[in-house]
Amino acid sequence: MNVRTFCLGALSFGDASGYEIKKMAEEGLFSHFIEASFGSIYPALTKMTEDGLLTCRAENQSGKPDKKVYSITQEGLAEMKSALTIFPRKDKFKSEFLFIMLLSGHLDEVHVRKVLEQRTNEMAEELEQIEACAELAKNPGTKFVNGYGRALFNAAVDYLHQQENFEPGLADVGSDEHSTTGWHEEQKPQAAE
Amino acid sequence: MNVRTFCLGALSFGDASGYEIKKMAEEGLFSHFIEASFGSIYPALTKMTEDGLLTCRAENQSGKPDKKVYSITQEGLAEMKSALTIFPRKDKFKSEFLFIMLLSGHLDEVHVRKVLEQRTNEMAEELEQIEACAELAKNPGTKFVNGYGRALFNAAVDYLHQQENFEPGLADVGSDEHSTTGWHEEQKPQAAE
DNA sequence: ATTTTCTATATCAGTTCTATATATGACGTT
DNA sequence: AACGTCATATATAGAACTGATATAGAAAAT
Repeated sequence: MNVRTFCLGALSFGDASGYEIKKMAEEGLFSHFIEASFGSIYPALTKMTEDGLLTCRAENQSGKPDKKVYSITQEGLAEMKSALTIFPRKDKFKSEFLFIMLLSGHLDEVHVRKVLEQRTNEMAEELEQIEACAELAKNPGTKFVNGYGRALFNAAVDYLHQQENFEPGLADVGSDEHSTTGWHEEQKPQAAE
Repeated sequence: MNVRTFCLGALSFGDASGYEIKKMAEEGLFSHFIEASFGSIYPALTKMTEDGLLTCRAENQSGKPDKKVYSITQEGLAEMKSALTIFPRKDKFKSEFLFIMLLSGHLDEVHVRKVLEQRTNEMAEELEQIEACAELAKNPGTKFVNGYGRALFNAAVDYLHQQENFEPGLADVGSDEHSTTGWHEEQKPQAAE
């Protein structure tokens, strides 16, 4: 799924400007599984307007730059439906936090503990934000994704609280330093061939 | 965090080729929160070898292309530590699946149900894969991330099972079609000004 | 009074992804 | 026996996207 489809989906909920679409990706009901930057949103909106998938009207605002409000057309709705009638690929989850925790044995213990504590607080806050959105989810689709978010963030916060006393370290007693990954053990280079 | 840091981290567990690093990002203990493609890994390894962060030896393999096995140097380890001694930014989670579910009211009901069913099965399989890795996690870091993965995937699979009978629809009875997003309600365009 | 934050659009360099090309061995299958 | 497909292994071009920056006035905070 690309930025075009995201913008079409966002506009299917109602007219919006590029700035507002960006905010939808940052806050609100589906901020937790969408990413998009101005650098991709603005060109996409311009291109799609040229292609007839959107219409654009400039709303004059005294002082501020004109707000360009986009509406989705019938062609846009059709394109959106066709782009979403697929079997979705695997979710993409990238976590700097988990990478730091993974390699915490190489890092300063005090820093790791601070990172863990901060992340626990951040996640708890985000969970609250999602829960605050729950009542705004009124149709089956929005309810589903809000419920999914609550379930996942709840699990994450629970786990982080359980790990409050985490202690980094390179390996368990009696373990070889280089046998802790579990990756493709069967393919590990044999010493002699 | 960029591909460079990912490669350094991967190589801190032991020597590997570009192909093997890619597999670490696809399978194994930390496949669930790392993404990286050949198109970024190979150039990164070449560049870092030039920069003295890695060393490279070519392993001749009859028939197959030579395997370039990389080792991390002291400089590489230092760069890794400095790159990881930060406060991590927000996790990035992108889900085509949730976007389809969000807009399921616009889509074919039969298709949506198939998507939901397939995803439930896929997630259950992935959970099993993570659980199978659990015993291979031997140091605090790997245990932490494996536990986190299990907690999250467990929650996701539970939620998906609860939603087996999901029925897509555009809005609840009595709801205005355009009032279901909950985004910036306070800024919604006033009809007249 | 001054700084910061928010609204709002826009662009660009750098980064990363997707898809493809190459080459070979192993394995199944028609 | 020929064929397709899968796994190993490296590499790259082009598309897509991000992150940072620029501009500029209003509002809020200090």
